[in-house]
Amino acid sequence: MSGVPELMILRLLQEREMYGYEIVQAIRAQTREVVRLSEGVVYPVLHALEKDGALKSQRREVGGRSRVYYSLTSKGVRRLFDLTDTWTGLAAAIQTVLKGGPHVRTV
Amino acid sequence: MSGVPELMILRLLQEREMYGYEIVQAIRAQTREVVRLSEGVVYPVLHALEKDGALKSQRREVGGRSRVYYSLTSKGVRRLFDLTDTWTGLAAAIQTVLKGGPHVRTV
DNA sequence: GCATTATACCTTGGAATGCAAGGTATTTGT
DNA sequence: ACAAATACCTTGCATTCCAAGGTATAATGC
Repeated sequence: MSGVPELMILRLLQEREMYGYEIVQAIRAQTREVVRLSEGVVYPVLHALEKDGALKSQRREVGGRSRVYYSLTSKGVRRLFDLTDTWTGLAAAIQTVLKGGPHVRTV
Repeated sequence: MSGVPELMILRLLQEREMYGYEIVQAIRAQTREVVRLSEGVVYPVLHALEKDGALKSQRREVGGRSRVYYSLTSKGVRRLFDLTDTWTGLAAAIQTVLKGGPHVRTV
């Protein structure tokens, strides 16, 4: 329903290309440990997104390390926009219910 | 991960006791159709919450209709507070990542 | 030199979640 | 009489998420 991991991953990759392990750390740091996605979540999502044509990957050797860098395709950008809209709408709707009070009338 | 249906149901029941079918309609109305939980989602959640002691139910006949009214127990209230905190934290964290910009430093 | 930690990739299996689809029965509206 | 709305419910699938495990190299600590 939420697809939060996918959304966060796409958003990070919009800024710059990154590799899996780096994404895991970045999400922990940026959310101050509130969101702690394990590698068991991130890698499958990356593979699914690439298979779907939303990401492209490129293996690269950096300082003796073998890394797989991912970047957004145009399809990935579209997907990011869609998910962002969905999330924003959902968050707003939930906020409405949480605040409660007078019920919305269908005028 | 999100547990959004459970949160919304608990929140509605905090205001007043309601029955399943009514909850389905209320969530659609209050979110202006953004969230459209089916009965296949709501009823199982209600049953699980009652089994867990977060809700208590009472069957009642109203205008020839047989309805099962649910209300929060003290355990349900606690659960609502917990889920609300979790959700608020999660929404804020995600918002941070979506806005992006300068990365948080662990200073 | 050796052990531990950190980096970096990955998969498997299962739990939980969410939902479409179906099913029953009654009442109301046309 | 028929359709729609009300009101309850379950089954079975798909997806999602994650803990746990597995491999291999590099850096760090002792």
